[in-house]
Amino acid sequence: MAAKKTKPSFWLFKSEPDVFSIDDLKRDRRTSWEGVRNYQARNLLRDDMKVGDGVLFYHSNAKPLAVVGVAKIVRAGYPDHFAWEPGHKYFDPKCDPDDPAWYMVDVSFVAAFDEPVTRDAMQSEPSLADMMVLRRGARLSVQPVTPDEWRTVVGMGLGARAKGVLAKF
DNA sequence: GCCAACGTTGGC
DNA sequence: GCCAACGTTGGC
Repeated sequence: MAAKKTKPSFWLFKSEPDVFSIDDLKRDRRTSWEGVRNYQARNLLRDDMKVGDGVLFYHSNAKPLAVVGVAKIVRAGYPDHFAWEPGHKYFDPKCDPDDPAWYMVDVSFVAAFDEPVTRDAMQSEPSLADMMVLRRGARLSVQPVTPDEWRTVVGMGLGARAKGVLAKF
């Protein structure tokens, strides 16, 4: 008998589409998620995200504000080496390679929504009332999503295609 | 462009 | 260790 699969967790990653959009992820298929410089988010990246977890890809500072697709964690947390590359935009002079302060994960593309699930639509959906991204002042750039929220948003974004995508997790 | 909500910094 | 000042995020 195969080892029992541990249950996946689910996350929401914010990205400004001018910087890196779901289309960029679709093109690249896989990317590293470096540059997160917040300790709470760091702890999630370092301690809580595992291979196989699901990611809602959210466009922030955009029109429309929306979850635009789904990605998957394909490498768990590892040190964000850009923090100790002088000249890199994510260089952090206080960072010691022997005691890494910042972490990153790798994600791969799973699906783009045909119709983005807009912030407005999520705000109108009662079952998403507690979703962190909808809360005022929720600035965390990577944040946890409950399994129910995950299923709801993926269902809203993919319709008939949702079942097949949900089955990947 | 505005500004509320945070997180960080640094003087004391 | 407090807290004011400052910088950033990100919705509106």
